[in-house]
Amino acid sequence: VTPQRRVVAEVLDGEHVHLSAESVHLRSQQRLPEISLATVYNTLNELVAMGEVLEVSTGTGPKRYDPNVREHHHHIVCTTCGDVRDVHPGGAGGLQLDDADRAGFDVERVDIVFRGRCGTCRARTG
Amino acid sequence: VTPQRRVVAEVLDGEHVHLSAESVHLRSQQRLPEISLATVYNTLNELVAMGEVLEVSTGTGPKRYDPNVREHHHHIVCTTCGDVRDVHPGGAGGLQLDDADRAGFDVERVDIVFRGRCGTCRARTG
DNA sequence: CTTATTGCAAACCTTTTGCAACCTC
DNA sequence: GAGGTTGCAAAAGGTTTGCAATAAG
Repeated sequence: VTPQRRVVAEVLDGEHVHLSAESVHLRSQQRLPEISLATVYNTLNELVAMGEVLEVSTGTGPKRYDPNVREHHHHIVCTTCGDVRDVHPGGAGGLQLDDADRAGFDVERVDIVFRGRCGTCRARTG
Repeated sequence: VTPQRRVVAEVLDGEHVHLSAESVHLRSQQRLPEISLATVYNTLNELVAMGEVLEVSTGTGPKRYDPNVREHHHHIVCTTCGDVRDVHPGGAGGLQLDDADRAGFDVERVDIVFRGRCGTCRARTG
């Protein structure tokens, strides 16, 4: 645990709107001016590998990093600015949002993505 | 409608596993050797803008292009090789896959992403 | 002294862009 | 020829990597 890692973890923690690596870098520099973007990326990747942080890809632009791994939730992404917020699964299998969660968004589509390893990749590496 | 555009559309059509721009380029070159990657990207973007093709981002690696815009469906992505296949919403709001759709995948997680414009962006540009 | 981590710069991959040559009408 | 389309090469993000210098145990 180095000052750099502590700062990155602190910056991320308690964020409601999820930050990009660059935003994390900017905020980290306010507390530790010499921290480099490479270190921010390295640390974010370690946090993701450790399961402490979730990577959220917006489809356009940089990935966002979500510190909320405790509560199961989903995301709403702005197709214009790329902002990402948490939403909580509601009725109808979580495909409906209540007004509070919609947070002023005009929802245009819902994508469900199942992730896992295909048979070929499982066979290859166990 | 140019030969290049026809070839890109043909290559994409009827694909069950969704192709990346590079794969589309490779296959297009088999029919039209001089076609450039830039033209493939331009054409894919036009098809997406026209609503003829869906962009699917895998979270890692290049985007995939899905020619099936008629039937509402979702996707299963291999976290190792990035392959994308279609799946059809089943029971429980589409969050459960039947065996045929699982296609040998070992499903590790399900992400739901709502997309739309946030209030701020809507206010800005109407 | 050994090992891990940092910062920098360069590389990387994917996608977009500028522009001159080229069709098509 | 006027306009849109192509191919090339260069640029533009976003992210990773090689490596020497540094900090930590």
